[in-house]
Amino acid sequence: METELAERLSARDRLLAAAVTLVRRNGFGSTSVDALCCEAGVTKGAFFHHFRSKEALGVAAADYWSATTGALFAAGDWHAHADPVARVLGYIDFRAQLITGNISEFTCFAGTMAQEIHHSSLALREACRNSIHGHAKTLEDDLAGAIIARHVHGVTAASLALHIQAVLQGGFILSKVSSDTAPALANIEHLRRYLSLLFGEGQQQCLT
Amino acid sequence: METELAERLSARDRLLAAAVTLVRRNGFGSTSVDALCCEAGVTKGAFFHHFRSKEALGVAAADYWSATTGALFAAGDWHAHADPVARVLGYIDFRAQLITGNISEFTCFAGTMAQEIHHSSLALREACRNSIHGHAKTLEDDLAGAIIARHVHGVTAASLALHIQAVLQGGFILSKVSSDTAPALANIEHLRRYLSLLFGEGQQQCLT
DNA sequence: GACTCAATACCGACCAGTTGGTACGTTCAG
DNA sequence: CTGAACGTACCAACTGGTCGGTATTGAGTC
Repeated sequence: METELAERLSARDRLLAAAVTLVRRNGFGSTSVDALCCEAGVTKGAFFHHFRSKEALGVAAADYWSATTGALFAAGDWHAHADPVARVLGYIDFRAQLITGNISEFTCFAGTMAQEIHHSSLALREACRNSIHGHAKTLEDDLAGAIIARHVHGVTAASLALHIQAVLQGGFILSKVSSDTAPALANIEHLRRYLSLLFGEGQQQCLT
Repeated sequence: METELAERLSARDRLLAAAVTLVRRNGFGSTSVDALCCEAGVTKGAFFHHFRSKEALGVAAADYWSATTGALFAAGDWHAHADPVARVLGYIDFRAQLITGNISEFTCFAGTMAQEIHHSSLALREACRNSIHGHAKTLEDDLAGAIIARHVHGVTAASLALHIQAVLQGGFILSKVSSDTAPALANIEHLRRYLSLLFGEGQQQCLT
C-alpha cells in the first residue's frame, strides 16, 4: 500500500516527465495544462501548486531535461578512449545509437521548444539556450584536445561543439518531416565524415 | 483608388503572407486564426471562405513558402559558374548572406512548422516535407556534378543536399536560442568547410 | 508516546477570456 | 440573377489560472 508501482514519483516529477513527453510530441504551444495534468495523472491544483505558470513548468522541464540527458551522456563509455579524436567520434556514434523508435522519443526537447518560444518568452529561451549550450560545453574539452593533437587551424572547439548540436537538431527536423529515423542517421554520417576529414582520420569507417 | 499601395493583394494572399510571418515568429500552434486575420487585415469570414480550416491554411502557406523562396533561389547568380563545386559553394554563400535582420525574417517556415505538427497533422507534415525536400532537390544536379568532377566516393548528391538543409535548420535553432545571427553564420562556415574538404578545394576561403 | 501546529502536497469546482469554426448576411462583377 | 468574395455576430469547447478546501507530514512540546 506504500508504493503503487512507479506511481510513487512526486506529482512534480511526473509533471516534468509529462512536459518532456508532450512537448516533444506536440510542441509547447499546443500542449495544454489540462493535457499535462492528464498525462501526469495529476489535477490542476497540483500543477499550480508546483509551478507558478505554464511557462515556469517549461523552464523547470528544460532543467529536468538537461539533468536527465546529462546523466545519460556522462555515463557513456567512449570517455575512456585515450585519443581525444576517438572520444569525439565515440560521442557521435553514441548519438547515432540513440536514434531509434518513435520520433518523439529521440528528438530534442529544448530544440523543439526553442523554435516556438524564442520570440515570446525570454525565460524559456534562456532555459533552452542553457540546455543546448550546456550540453555543447561537455564536448569542448575533447574537441580542444583533438584540435591540438591533429594541429587543426581555423576552428575553435566551442564553435565546433555548437555545430555538432546544430547538425543533430537539423537531422531531427528531417526525420520529423519524413517520420523516419533514416534522415537523422544519414545526417549524422555526414557529420562524422566532416570530423574525420577535419581531424585527418584517413579512412572513415561507415556507420551503416 | 485602384491600388492602395501594397494593400491591393487579395485577402487570400495576405493571409498566406500573414501565416508565414506569424508562424515563423510564434509557431503554428500559438498562432490563432484571429491573429492571422488581424495581421492580414481581414475578417474571420474571409478566412474561412478561402480555407476550410486552420490546417488547410498551413498547407497552402507551405506551398506559398516554397513558391516565394523558390523564386528567390532560382534568380541567384551563382548558377552561372562553370564549375559545379563553385555553384554549390555559391549557394552556401548566398544562404549566409540571407542571415540578417530579425530572427523571424530569415528562419524557415517549413522547418519551424514541422517541429510542432509532425505528430498531429499528416497533411501539414507532408506539406513541410515537400517544401524542404523540394528545395533540396534543386541542389542535387550541382552536387552530383561536383561529386563526379572531384571523384568523391561514398556520398550521394541526395543525401548531401538534405544534410545541407539539416545544417541550415540546425543553425536557425542555435540563432533562435541566442537571439543572434552569429551562431547560424558560424554554423554555415562549418558546412562550407565540410564541402570544401569533401570536394578538395584546398585552401577554403573564410566567410568572415 | 500522545498532542499540537504549521507547513506542504494535493484536490476539484470555478472563472473570464480565447479558441477554431459556423450561420447568415452584404457587396459587386459578369 | 448568380456566384464568388468578403463581413458580422455568434457559439460551444477549451484555455491558463484562481481559490477555498482537505490529507499528510514532521518538528516541537509536555
